[in-house]
Amino acid sequence: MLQFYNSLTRKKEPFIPIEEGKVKLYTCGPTVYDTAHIGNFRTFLFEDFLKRVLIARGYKVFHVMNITDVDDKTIKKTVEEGKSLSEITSHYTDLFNHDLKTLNILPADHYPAATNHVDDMIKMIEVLIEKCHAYKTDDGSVFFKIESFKDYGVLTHINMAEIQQSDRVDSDEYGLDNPQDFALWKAYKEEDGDVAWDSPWGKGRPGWHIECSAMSMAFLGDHFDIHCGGVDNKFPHHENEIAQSVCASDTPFVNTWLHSEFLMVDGGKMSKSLGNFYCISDLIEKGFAPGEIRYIMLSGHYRTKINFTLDKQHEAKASIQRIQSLKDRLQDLKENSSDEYPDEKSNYDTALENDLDAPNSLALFFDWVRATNSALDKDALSRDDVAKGLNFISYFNDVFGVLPDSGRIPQDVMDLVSKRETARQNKDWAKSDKLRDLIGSKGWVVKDTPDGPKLSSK
RNA sequence: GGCGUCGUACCCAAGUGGUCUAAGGGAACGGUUUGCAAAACCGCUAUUCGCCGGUUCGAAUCCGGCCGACGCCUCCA
Repeated sequence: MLQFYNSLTRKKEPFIPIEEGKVKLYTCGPTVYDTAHIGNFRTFLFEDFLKRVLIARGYKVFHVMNITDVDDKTIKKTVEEGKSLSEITSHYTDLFNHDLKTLNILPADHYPAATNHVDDMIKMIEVLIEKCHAYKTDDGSVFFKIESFKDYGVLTHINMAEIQQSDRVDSDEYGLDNPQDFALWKAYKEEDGDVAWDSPWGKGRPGWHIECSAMSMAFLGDHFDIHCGGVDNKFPHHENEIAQSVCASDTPFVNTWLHSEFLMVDGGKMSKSLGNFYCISDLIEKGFAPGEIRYIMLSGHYRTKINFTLDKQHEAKASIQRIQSLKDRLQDLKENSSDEYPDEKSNYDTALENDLDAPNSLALFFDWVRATNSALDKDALSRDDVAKGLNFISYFNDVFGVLPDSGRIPQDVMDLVSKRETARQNKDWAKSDKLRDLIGSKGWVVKDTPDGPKLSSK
C-alpha cells in the first residue's frame, strides 16, 4: 500500500488516486530568469523519483510542470540585458530542458508556459471577482481577499492576524483591504517595458500564484491527486493557490501535497559569494556523472535536508560501481531471461511505498547485492537466479536511474587490452603494468578475471 | 516574535517504546583471492544514539528543560 506524508494533513496516509490506476500530478517548475541550480534540481529529482515509483508500482501518471516565464525576476532580467522577455525566457527554458535531459529526468506530459495561459488566468480572476473573493484597486490591479476564504492557512498553519503585526511586512501596496491580500493581476508599470496584456481591468500582467491554479485546472481539472514543490513554496505560493482554486471552483483542489526539503551546500545555504553555488553544468564540468548527481540527491530522504559537498561524488561513484559490477558479473552468466524477481524485491518495494523511503530501499538493495555477490563467489547461483537478479537491477535502475549507459569501448583501448594480454601470457609484468596505466589514463579500468580481462569505465 | 525541521560511528545515513549490546553506503585497517592489482567476499570500526532530568517493567524512540544547526514568515525549489 503506497503511503505518502501529506503536508496538508501532516500525516502519513494511504494514497488513493481519484481515478483508479491513474495519477494526476502537478509539479511547480522553474522560473526561467536564470540557470536552475542544484537546489532546484533536488526538488525536480525528488519529483522524478516520485513519478518513477508511481510508474513502477503500475500507475499511469499524467504529469504537468509549469514554466514561469513572466514575473518580477524575468522582467528585471529583461531590463538588465536589454532583451525581449521571450529572448530571455526561451534561452533559460532551453538550458533547463538540457539539464533535465542530462539528469535523465522523465519528461512531463506538458510544460505549459504562463504566458500562453494568460486568458485562462483572466477568466479565473473574473470568476473570483464575481464571487467576491477578489477586488480591483484604483490602479487597475486585482487582489485576492484573504478574509473571504475561511480556510486560509490550512497548509502552513499561518496565523494571519499575527503576521499583520510583524515588522517584516512592508506595506508598499496601497489601497488594499488587508496588507496580506495577494495580487492576482498587477497593473502595468513603466518598468515592465513592453511586457503587458490587456485585461478587463486594463493593461497589466498576472500575479505569480494564479498561473499554477489556472494551468493545473486547464490540464488536470479542478481536483487532482498530487501537487509537489519545495518546502519554501508552501507559503505563500501553495497556500495562495489553494485559496484561489478552491474559491474559484468550489471543489477540493489537491488531495496530496508533497514538499521536498532544502538542499544545503557545505553545511549551509548555497551562495555565490561563498563559491558553493553550483549548476548542473558546473558539476558535469567537475567530472560528475549524471548518475552520481542523482545518487547524491536521491539517497537521502526527500523530507530531510541533504548536505551537498563535492567529495560526496566519491561515495556515489563507489556505490554505483558496486551495482554496475554486479550487473556485469550477472550479464556474463546470463543464459535465459525471466519475468520474475528475487524475493528481496518485495521488501524493497515496501520501503519505497512507505513515503518513498529511498535510504531504506537502498539499504535493502545493497543487502541483496552483497548476498548475490557472495553466492556468485561460491558459484551457487542458478540460471534463473541470474536472470531474476538482472531484472531486479533493471527494476532498481528504473526508479533510481543512476547506472551509466553502457558505453562503447574505443578501439584503441581494446587494442591496448589485447597487447597487455599478450604481455601477461609472456609473464612480462612490467610491460603489462605499463599498459594498464596507459589504459587507465584513457579512463578505463582493467580487471583480470578467470574469464579474461574485463573493462569498466572509471 | 510566530511556525517548523534536525542533532545517531571517521564521513553519509536508517531506525521513532522491547526483536537495538543500533540497518545500509563510503573511508581506514586485517584476512581470502590475484603475477601484482582491480572487483568480490570475510572480519573489524557506536554497550551507544547532543546534554540534563522525567514517564515506563523497559527509551535512540514518549514528555520537559538546556545547548547546537537549519529553514519559512509575500513572490527563493
